Amino acid sequence: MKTSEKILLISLDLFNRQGERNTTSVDIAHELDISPGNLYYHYKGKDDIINALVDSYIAKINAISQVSDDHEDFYKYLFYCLESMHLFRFLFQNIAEISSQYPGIHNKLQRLAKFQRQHLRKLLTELQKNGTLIGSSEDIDLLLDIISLTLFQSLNYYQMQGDSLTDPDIVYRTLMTIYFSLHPYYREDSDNAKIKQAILNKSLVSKT
Amino acid sequence: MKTSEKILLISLDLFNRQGERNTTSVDIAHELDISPGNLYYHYKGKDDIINALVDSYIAKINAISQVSDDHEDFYKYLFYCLESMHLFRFLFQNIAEISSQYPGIHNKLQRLAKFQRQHLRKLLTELQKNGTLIGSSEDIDLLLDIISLTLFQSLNYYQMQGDSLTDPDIVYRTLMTIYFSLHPYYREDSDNAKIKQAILNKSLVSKT
DNA sequence: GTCTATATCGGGATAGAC
DNA sequence: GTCTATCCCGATATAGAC
Repeated sequence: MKTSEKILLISLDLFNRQGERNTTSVDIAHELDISPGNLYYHYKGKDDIINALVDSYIAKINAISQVSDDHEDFYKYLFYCLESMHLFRFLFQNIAEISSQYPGIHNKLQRLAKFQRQHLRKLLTELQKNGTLIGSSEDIDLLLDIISLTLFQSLNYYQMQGDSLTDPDIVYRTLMTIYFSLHPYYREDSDNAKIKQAILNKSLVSKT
Repeated sequence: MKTSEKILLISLDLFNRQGERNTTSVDIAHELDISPGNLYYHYKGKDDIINALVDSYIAKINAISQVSDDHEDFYKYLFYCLESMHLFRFLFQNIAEISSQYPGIHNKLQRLAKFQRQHLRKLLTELQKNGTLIGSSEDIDLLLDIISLTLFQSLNYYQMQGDSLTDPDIVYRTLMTIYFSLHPYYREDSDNAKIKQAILNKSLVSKT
């Protein structure tokens, strides 16, 4: 593997483990057993590394937004988003200060979040139209708010409570919360029980 | 007003406006038109200031947890909590990194959050017992999760979206979200419409 | 209590040899 | 591509005069 790729992987790991703020360029170089000078040969600095990571995250999210729109896909979309957000969780833990420190990132991530929200609205509206969900379009809007909030902030919330974030299965906990929010709006004869079971079994998507 | 108090007020304002990370001791001194040396006479350093602010926040939350438990008090409690959290919002914007930088704060805030959660559970259970809310105790647990998540993370979420946090009325937006989460669980003849109207009118508590 | 001046320290960044 | 050595700068913190 090329050094420049290794730098990204190790940086991501360190940022997630100890926070971006507490991770210096020297830390990264040391963890990789290379010299700081070498690191600066590959990336102009920490901001360069972070920008590369952000671009990689954005590419991931964009890639998984190519789904059709049946019911299961709604949760699959959430699952894949959460999986990626978990992988890049350092970005969301202190997005405010990262944004102010590294200009340009804020807008990128904000645009992406807006896009994700719109995608979710599309999926929700589809579920409403085909009768899986019952509710006015105002209800859908408010549901969308709660779902977005849960999607983007649940990892922070778990961390605030002191829960470990190392296990990627934590995303199922978020999915369960979202399922519960939607629960009152499912039509009686919908297939929501199947979804609930898949979440509980952590078998929403086949593990690779 | 004593200098030591002025330091706390200005620090809080700067932390909220530009982030704790981007605010140096010199910034604080400069904003107050005092010398950095003077600032260090009153506080050993930034960590000392932040600890004082945290203690002040904790005292505020503890003070407002002395309420009885009728329905309105549930939202009033949320309102006062949100108001305080808005006042000290810098603490929640990057709680992870602040915690790792200033040891001791993490545990304090975590304990407090746990206490707030328990208080909410008590209020919710009361509403369930007196029939205002319908739902199993499992439902109450899951509702509590969503409400806590919304309570502690909504400000972050708004900021991520790029919404301004300067207007304290933003807490009503959070209250509306929480109301909507509870909405399906209200008994038909409960007084929830009154609450909804109070939130919409931003008249839940009389302004002082 | 408050100031000025200064010491210290750590992270970011570069130059130049290999 | 990688290393060593070094510079630079900004933030923290202290000393001592007023």
